Amino acid sequence: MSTPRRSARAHTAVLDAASQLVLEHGYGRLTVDAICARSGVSKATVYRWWPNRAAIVVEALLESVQPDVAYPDTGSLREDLVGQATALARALAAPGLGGTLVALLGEARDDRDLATALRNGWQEPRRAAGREVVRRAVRRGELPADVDADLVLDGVYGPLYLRLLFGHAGLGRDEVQRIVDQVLDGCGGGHRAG
Amino acid sequence: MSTPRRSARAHTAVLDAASQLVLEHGYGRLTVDAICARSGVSKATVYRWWPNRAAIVVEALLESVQPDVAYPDTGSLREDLVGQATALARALAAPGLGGTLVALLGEARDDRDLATALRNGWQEPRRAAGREVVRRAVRRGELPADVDADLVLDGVYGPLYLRLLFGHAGLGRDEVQRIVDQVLDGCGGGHRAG
Amino acid sequence: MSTPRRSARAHTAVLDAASQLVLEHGYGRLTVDAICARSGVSKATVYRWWPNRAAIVVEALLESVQPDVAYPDTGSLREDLVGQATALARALAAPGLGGTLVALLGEARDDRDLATALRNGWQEPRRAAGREVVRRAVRRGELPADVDADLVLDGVYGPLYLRLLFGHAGLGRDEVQRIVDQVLDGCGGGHRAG
Amino acid sequence: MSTPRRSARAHTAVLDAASQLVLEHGYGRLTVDAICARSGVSKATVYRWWPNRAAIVVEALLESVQPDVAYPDTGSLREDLVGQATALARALAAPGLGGTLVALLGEARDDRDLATALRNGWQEPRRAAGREVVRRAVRRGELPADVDADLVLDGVYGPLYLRLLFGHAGLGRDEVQRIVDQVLDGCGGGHRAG
DNA sequence: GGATAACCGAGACGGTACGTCTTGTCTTCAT
DNA sequence: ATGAAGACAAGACGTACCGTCTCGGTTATCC
Repeated sequence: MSTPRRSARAHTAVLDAASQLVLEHGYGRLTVDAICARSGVSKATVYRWWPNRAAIVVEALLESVQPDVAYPDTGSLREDLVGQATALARALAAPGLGGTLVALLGEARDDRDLATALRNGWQEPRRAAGREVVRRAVRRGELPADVDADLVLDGVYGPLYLRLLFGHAGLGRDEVQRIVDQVLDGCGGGHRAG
Repeated sequence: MSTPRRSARAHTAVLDAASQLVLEHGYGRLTVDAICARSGVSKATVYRWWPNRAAIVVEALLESVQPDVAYPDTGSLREDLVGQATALARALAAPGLGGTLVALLGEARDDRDLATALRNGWQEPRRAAGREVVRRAVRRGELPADVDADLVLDGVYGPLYLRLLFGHAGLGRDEVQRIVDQVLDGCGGGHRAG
Repeated sequence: MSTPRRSARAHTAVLDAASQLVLEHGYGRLTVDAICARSGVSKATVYRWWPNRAAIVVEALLESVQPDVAYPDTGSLREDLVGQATALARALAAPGLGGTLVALLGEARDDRDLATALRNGWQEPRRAAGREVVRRAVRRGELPADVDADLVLDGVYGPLYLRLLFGHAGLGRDEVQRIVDQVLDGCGGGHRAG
Repeated sequence: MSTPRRSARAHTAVLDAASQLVLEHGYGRLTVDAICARSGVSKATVYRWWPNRAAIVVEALLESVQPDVAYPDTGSLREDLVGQATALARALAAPGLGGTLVALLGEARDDRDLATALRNGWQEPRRAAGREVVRRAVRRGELPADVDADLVLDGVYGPLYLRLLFGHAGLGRDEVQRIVDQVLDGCGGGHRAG
């Protein structure tokens, strides 16, 4: 019962190559063969550790983006939300990430593992952090105790992803602010109370 | 200037076949060859009229779904929004549509024509109808005159699409109601005023 | 029920490329990919018309070698046999053919179609011609009427192939003559009787 | 000068596994990995002692078949030859051996070591024994003193291998007898003299 | 109402990526 | 310091789908 001793070199080379290639040509034009060529890792090895192209990309994506979407703790719910959501919007607007994420979400409809990876690896950590932010605000009295944190978060991030999907409106700090204001007003935490 | 004498038979046969095949196997497993086989239309003909698989599917999708997402006119903004959004949520939750739409949105990142088709053919008509509903509500005094209709609509549909994407929460009538309530409270049209 | 209209260009390009590559690198190093690259024909097309590498090579081989192994008609059985067998020996000793044939015969053990192709396409035509030569000799009185033509032919070609297989002896005109002499002496058609 | 302390266990396990697998699936489907799996010997060890698949198989083949093709000494050349050749024909007709041998001979065109191994390990011992048999016959006066032993042997074994290669005729005792008769008649040792 | 295009179906084609397989080398770990 | 386990690079395999193309055959206008 020996743990497979996967080669760290090959592993990171694949993820790096995938990240680069997605940036250069977009997810749609990403090819496992190209990843192999760029990384110097053989196809057999790639397929030993990942079931398909999407799995490689989620792993690369989660690894690279994880750190830089932490919530600030400004003492004001409004500021916290606007800060994080603006950072997220900026990240998603960058050439590689937004498009890749949407494409992955599209594929995830036919790929249960991918869907799980995205929910657990991308969505859930952010959401957990968001719930904590909301809880802090409740403790500070900015929101009523019976507020539904998930509804608040959906209210903020929903419009953000919607605009990412259809691209029908911008996502600068101003737009994000107005979204957050509308949500906070709607759930009893009007920003004037900040 | 000769009008292309596009064969109506071939045209609808292709769209029908595409719809069926998407329902049966999902968009991801849809193949132009399969569409040809099912419809009895040749590849040459298919490619004469559509540039690629996605274009066929958007057309089939827009044609089939267009009618059944009209807004009711109940005299109450809240009722109108809840009614339409619930219907939309139900449609998107059905096996074929939701997945297909997300997949198409994913591909649209690399396909400007597809993106345009989705925005103009799917998003914009619904949004125009939605703006009209909001305008009616303003006329009735349910909302302040300076309300930003698009922000309201993003507030309602954003969470809906977000849950479609990640599947982290349900989309029954109750959930939709709570979403709509939060938005209306947030933009000065509290539902108590309904 | 339309006959598949295979492209003559692609067909001959594949056979030519296969012949060249076998000559250059030997059958053992022959690759379908290389045939495709050399011929400019796609893999799909190659596999549409041939089940595997061996089938391509037999066809190329049969087509190219067929003509130049006809029997002479010298009026003497001994001369006819020596002439043809020497020509065959020379052909088999050439870089490509002998090795390829042996390799194909090896693979034919696991490939019934290949075995049939070799028997019907290579062995049988030669053998039929050989039987005719023997029959002529019987008519001329060089051999008794009850001679077993196949046994005679095996007696001539058996040693020839054996030396091809193990390479333990040469196959010049002299060696072939001595083989033929021994066979004819053995079957009642001693060459002194010629 | 350190004697490689070749593990007897590993060595015989590999040869046994190779023999079994050839019998079960044929040489064409034999895999080094399968030999390792079956024998419990690691690939590193296998490749330490044999350069490739063919080398393993020749060794296994030579070891297993060597004993049972000895020449009888009946006092009659004809009987000796018919006896040995019939035994050989039976051995070659068995599922594993004939096919394997032909396949190896095919590969030997590209593998000088393999060719040498087959000639020295398979062909030459048999031929040496055969020459001795012929020499005995000369001593007994069954054949003229100037007979070419190799030509006689090629006359007997040539047709045998030819039929093995193309499978165009049977190889029972009767057929072998007629082959031997023809050869002996042809080289001055008519079987009536037996 | 016969000519003449554009259309149609069928399906072969070059191309490209897929995911699998086997080879022979190299590394790691346990003995 | 040997050998089993097995990861690795290389690269061929045979399959699938794409989008283009060439075929004949069939409409369906326009003279």
